[in-house]
Amino acid sequence: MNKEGSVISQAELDKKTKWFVGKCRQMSLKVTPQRLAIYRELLRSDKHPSAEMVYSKIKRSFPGISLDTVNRTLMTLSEIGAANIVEGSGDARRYDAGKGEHQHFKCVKCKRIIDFHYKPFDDIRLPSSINKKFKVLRKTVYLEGICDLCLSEIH
Amino acid sequence: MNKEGSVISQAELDKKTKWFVGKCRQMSLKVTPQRLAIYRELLRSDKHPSAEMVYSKIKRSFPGISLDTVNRTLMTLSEIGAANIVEGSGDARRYDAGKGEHQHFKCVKCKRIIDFHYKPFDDIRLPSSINKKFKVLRKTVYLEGICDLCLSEIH
DNA sequence: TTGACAATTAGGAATTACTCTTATATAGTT
DNA sequence: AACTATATAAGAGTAATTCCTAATTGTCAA
Repeated sequence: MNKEGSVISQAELDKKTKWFVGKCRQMSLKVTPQRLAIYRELLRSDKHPSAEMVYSKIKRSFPGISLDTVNRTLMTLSEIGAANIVEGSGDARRYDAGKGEHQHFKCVKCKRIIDFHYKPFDDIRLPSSINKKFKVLRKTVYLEGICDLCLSEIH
Repeated sequence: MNKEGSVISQAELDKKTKWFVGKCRQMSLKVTPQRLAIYRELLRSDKHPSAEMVYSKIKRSFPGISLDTVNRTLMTLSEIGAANIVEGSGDARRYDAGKGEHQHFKCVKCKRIIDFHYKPFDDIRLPSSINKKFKVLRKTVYLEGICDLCLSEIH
C-alpha cells in the first residue's frame, strides 16, 4: 500500500472498470468520464473517503468538476451496488434512551428506525485480533431495508 | 403504544428519572429543567427522534428553549450513557467501493475507518421474524472504539 | 456518421444540520 | 442569601448536502 492509500493492482482496476461499464449499461446510466473517474478513485482508495476527499483528488484530472457531481455520483454508485456508504446517512443524528440491549432496523424508504431484539446479537464474539489491537467501545448489528408498511404500499 | 409513540409506564419513567438525576450528580452535571425534560422526552418516545423532533415536542412545555440546547444536551446524554446515537455521526458520509465482504471499525478519536474481515460476521443469521416482516437489504456489524494509533498516543 | 434526445454536468443558490460565541441566568454549594 | 461554575438563549457561523437551471454530452437509431 502506497502513501495514497492505494491497495489495488492495475489488472484488478481494469477488471473492475470493465464490470462497472457493464453495470452502467445494464442500468441505462451513461458512462461519463466523471463517473468513471469517481468510481476508479474509490477503487484506488482504502481510506473510505468522503465526497470532499474524492473531489479534491479528482480535481487534479478534472479541474472543472463540481462537488455536487461527486456527491450525486457517489450516491448513484451506492444505488447500483458499485459502492457502499460506510458511515453517515446524510440525515440528522438520531437518538434513543438506552433502554436495554437491542438492535436497529432502518427503513431506507420512510427512514423509520425500528427496534428489534435478537438475543444472539447481544453476545456476538469479536475476533481476538481486534480486541488485542483496538479498544472496542461499542459493537452493533444494524439492518437496512424496506419496512412492512412501505412494502405494503407497493402495489 | 399511543400515537405519540410512548412506550413507557409512569412508574418506569419515574424510576429512570431518578436514575438520571443520580447520574447527573455523579458526573457533576446540573439537573436543569431543560435537561430533565429532554431526557424524559427521549424516554417517552420510541421513534428514535432527531434533535429537531425532540425540540418541537419540548417547545410545548419550554417555549423559549433553543435547538442548540437540545443538540448539546442530547450529546451530553450520550456521553454519560443516558442515550445512544442510533443513526448518523454528524460527520460527512463516507464510501468505499464494494470490494468483497468485510466489516468496519471506526476510531472515535481520529475518525479513521478500518476494514477488518471476520468470516463469522459474513453469515450471521437473522431471526425469521425479521425476514418475514421486512425486506432486509443490508446487514452490518459495526464496531466503534479507539484505534491502535490513538491508543499509543495516550501517555 | 450523424442527429436527436434523454441523461448528465457545472455553477451557484438554497437548505439542512450542527457548532460556536457571548452575554445572561441558574443549580448546587457554602 | 451569596457565590461560582455550569448551563442557557440567541443568533451568527460553518459544513455537508441538495436543488435549480442552462449548457453539454453519451447513446441509440437511422
